[in-house]
Amino acid sequence: MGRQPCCDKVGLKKGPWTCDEDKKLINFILNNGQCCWRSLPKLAGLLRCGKSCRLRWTNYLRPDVKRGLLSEYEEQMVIDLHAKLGNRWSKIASHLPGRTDNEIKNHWNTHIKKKLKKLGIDPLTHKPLPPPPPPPTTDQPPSDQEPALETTMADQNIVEEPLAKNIPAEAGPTTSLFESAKDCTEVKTTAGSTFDPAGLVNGDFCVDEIPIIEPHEILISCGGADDSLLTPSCSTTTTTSSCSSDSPAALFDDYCCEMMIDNIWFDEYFNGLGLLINGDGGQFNTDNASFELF
DNA sequence: AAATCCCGCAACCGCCTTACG
DNA sequence: TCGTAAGGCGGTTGCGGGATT
Repeated sequence: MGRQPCCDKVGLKKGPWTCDEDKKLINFILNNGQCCWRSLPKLAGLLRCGKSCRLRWTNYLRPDVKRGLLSEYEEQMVIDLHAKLGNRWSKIASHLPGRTDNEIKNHWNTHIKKKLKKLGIDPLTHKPLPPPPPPPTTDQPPSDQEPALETTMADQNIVEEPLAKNIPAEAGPTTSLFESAKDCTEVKTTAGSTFDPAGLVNGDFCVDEIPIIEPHEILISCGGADDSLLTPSCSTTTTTSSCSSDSPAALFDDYCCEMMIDNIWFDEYFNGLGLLINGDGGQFNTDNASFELF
């Protein structure tokens, strides 16, 4: 007797999500929390598999998801963590606030792999690639590019040193790293302390040691420079109000006017977020484009 | 201008792990 | 302790859009 499918697949919709579906899903989660994913689609009025809903929420709709290209700093962190952890994307993602495993995995496959190869580093082993043979006319067979897989995890510690030499100056694993960390989603606490992601790179942090942020301590920052940060995938825009400014608050408004149907829905979204997390409300601070729970 | 190729990313699939009765 | 259900994870696929011919 085989395993039961995660859901009854007959009549279920697949493929890209529509704005309407997104709205239904968000509405439901904000009102009811992340209950059983299996029954969620039915309750939310969605013709989707529970898994699909979970994925859509965690990879895209979750309000703390940071979007847009990874910064130099984040990229370097991914490389370092990959050298230590291998393809454990979720573990890697847990070190990068606001980034999802799927996003990191995609970024690795599309960008970082190429970059490393350009730098002469094998993305699999993080060891230097053998120099290419002199005649450039013949194509290098892939098997030649991949050094033997005899590398062990223990070996990878040795690799980390030469790897660090390829870190761009602005992303060095010391103070400059921390400087560029400003591009990342900031996780602040009400006590005024700022979570220092640089510590992760220095190797003095493990996954289990990531500080647990109490719901009342969460500040969602919309990082100013990266305007792709909040770009929704929804192809159907529902409003056309004047969007476009450089301030984080305006960016956030852009996001809302594009994705969220209207301002009422926007308010409900974040008030509901408070409910979702701690049964309380919250407030969007337009000064610094952050959402504070209360 | 049209056709084709290539790339990036969202979403799916299937296996593994965990929780629970 | 075992069996089952649900969630989580990593690999893969396929579509859309931009680049190239």
